Amino acid sequence: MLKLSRLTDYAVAALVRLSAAEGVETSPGIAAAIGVPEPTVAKVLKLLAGQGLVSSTRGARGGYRLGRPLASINVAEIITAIDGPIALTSCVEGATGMCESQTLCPVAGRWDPVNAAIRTALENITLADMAQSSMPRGLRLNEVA
Amino acid sequence: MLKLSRLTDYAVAALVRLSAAEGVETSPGIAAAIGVPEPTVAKVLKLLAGQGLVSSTRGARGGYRLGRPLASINVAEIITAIDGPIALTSCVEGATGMCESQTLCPVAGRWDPVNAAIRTALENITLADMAQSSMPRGLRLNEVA
DNA sequence: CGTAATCAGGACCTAAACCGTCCTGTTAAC
DNA sequence: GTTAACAGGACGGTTTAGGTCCTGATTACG
Repeated sequence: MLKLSRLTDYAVAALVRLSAAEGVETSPGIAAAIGVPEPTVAKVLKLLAGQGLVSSTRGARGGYRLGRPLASINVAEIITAIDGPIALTSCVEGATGMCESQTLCPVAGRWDPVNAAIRTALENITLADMAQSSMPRGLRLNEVA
Repeated sequence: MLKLSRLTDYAVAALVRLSAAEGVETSPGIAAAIGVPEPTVAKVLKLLAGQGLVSSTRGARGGYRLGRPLASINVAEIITAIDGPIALTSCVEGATGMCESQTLCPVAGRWDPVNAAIRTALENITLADMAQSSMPRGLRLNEVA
């Protein structure tokens, strides 16, 4: 259904929350703030830390801190951090031998332009755009398209 | 993983095939042409027919015919026909009572601009664009973005 | 008029992916 | 030394999509 994973949703919530906190916040603290079970939030934060979107401090009184300002984080980065590279995974996945009927299949690498288009669209939306709940939809669209 | 369903892939293959056939072609015929099991192809074609992307003729010597030229069919239409409306289905799905912590959850309708951006990106790619296997990638991208 | 071919529409089952949890190890403050 | 927190991986339950099949309706052809 072209859906993104729920974890990505949590990631956005966590990042926005971290931005509001303006400092170090622990995983349990964030979990309580956004209303999501702690282990799940921890998992998301680990993934985000792996991509440098948040920086972590270990030990007591440690926690997570926003790696960059919201305006410089785009949606594509978050999705990539959580779900892996953005690709519509039809035949393109490098599945060896999966498509032995390549002579028949006329859809060889044809989704590539679609993938690219989606990627650029997502790269042009920053977390700062999503953070404003007022959401001036029509206006923002023209920036993207 | 932001992936689209495999059925959508089949749909594109079937439509391109129908365009090449330039006339009526049966469901088994298309299945053989694109190398996909017949029942699955039949399912896809029914979905496409429901949205008017292909027109069907029943009875013996019947079959499917392309509803419109490839250039006037965009990717968003196909995805919508197969997978339903394009929406990243986080909280937005109208799930009543699913998000009882709305006061906490700061991700209310925030994915809407993202959905819209993806939708417009997909609407700007036609099947004719996908049909050319040469795929001048960088050029086409600028048309979209 | 009957038979065969084809689409229409739904029900069903299997399989895979995701979500969420837990466990163990490492680091740093008190 | 103890406690609080992140790091990283492994595991099971649930959901969703993919694929198949069956029955009915429609039309060409003999």
